[in-house]
Amino acid sequence: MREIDASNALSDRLRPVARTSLSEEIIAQIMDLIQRNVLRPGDRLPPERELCKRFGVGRSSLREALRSLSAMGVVEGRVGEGTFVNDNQQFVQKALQWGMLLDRKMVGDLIETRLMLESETSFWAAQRGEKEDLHHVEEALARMKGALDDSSLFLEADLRFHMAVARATHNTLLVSLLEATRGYLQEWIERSLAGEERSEERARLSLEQHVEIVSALRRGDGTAARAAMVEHLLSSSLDLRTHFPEG
Amino acid sequence: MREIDASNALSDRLRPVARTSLSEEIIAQIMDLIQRNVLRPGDRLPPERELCKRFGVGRSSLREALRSLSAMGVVEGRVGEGTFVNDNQQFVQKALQWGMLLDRKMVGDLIETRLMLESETSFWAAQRGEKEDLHHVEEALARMKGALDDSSLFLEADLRFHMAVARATHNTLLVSLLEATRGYLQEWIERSLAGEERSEERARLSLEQHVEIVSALRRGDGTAARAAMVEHLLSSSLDLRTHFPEG
DNA sequence: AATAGCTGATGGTCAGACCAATTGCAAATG
DNA sequence: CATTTGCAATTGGTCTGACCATCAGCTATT
Repeated sequence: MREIDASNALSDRLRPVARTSLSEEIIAQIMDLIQRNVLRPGDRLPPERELCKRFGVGRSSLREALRSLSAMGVVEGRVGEGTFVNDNQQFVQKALQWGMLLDRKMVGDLIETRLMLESETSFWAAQRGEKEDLHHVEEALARMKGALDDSSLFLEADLRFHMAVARATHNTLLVSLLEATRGYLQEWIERSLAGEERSEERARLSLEQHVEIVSALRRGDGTAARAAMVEHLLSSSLDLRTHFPEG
Repeated sequence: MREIDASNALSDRLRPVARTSLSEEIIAQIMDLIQRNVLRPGDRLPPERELCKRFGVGRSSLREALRSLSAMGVVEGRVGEGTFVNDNQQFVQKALQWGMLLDRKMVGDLIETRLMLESETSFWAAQRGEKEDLHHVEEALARMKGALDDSSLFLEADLRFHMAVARATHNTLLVSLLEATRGYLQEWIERSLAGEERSEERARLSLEQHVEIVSALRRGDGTAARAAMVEHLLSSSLDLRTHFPEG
């Protein structure tokens, strides 16, 4: 009888059979329903006890599936009401959130990565941004202009601006990455720049740079948009760097 | 009796109390143990029945927690053996995987994002790469050199090269993003370039470009490394683009 | 008409049972 | 003695039925 040896060429083709557990299967099915838009955000799933019958599984298996989906933010259970499909599928954010629980260093990595991305972001926003996207960017710019004397409000508008630019790329992942970082940073930035001298002066400079970006975006000039964004990022990160605890 | 009005300033301070469920609590605790390195990758958790006693919860709650961790790739259960902490915390990969199940468009976004990142990646690899990191990169280069006549082997070495560069940045997130995309793309790339004319010629060109990158990395010249990488990416993506189904 | 209280539905949790895969040891085998 | 076979314990996977807490909607009270 021929033995199957580990070094046999055949063994490379013997993939471990997919012993998918019941809950994994249920997860996949529900995911599929959401992806095919049969289940829409906000929809209520049938009660657990009924889903059990429909899937033909016990309640434990079903609940383990729903729990996993809930932990990933796909779905949300409310006692006495039911289980609902979450409105915003903040997958990447959730994952990065968990990841940062697991590995503190990831915060720094995320910030760094965002800086890498944001310049390219504005390039693609210029190439791809629709009229409506650009409108949102300009709206944010207007907010900034009207908040030159209120540091907190100005920073909020600033955040809106960058998020609007990201959305203009029509790249979901970029938006997610940006949202994930900015959320963490925003509060810290605000604290750092609050009660600063020359905060209005800084705001004016920042506004000028943003005007430049918008101008490039409006012309659809990706290269110029990128350049303007890089200049802005460099100057603002210099500002912030003076507040870093170390390094 | 004073009513609490929604527009009252007080209401802003009334945060909804965190009604964290048992399994969420368990998840947090286990995550914490992993982060504090009390639980190391490869370690085996105590049996479920014992964890129940230790946490003072029923088995369902415990299992819902373990299932969630398993779905996120933090932990892996093997029947008859136990539950183990996963070696590679492939958080981001898992998340993106799920995300792509949910939203097909994400695949494209991921590819695009990777292209944005990889040039910057080589910049930071040059700045930060340790001797050992560089060694791995050169190892991959040697493999490529030895596989000029085997398209499949060459592409595998190529993948190794880029992953090694990513790792040299010491930025976990970058590595994760790269791994997540390349895994999906690799098979397709291989199929596309297999049975091509001039495949060895293309390999030679690719090799030259990689040599250029390594040379810049060795000099610690980030700017040159980025330039070399951009050139490589542009030329190779041109090659691939001719094989795209559309656009 | 407004309120208080009841009732049923629903997610959250528990306990106990059985199954299937795996391991390790002991017995059987050569 | 070395090898194989087979049994028993362990462990994750699943099912069932039960109870609790919470919420929505209806009903009865005021």
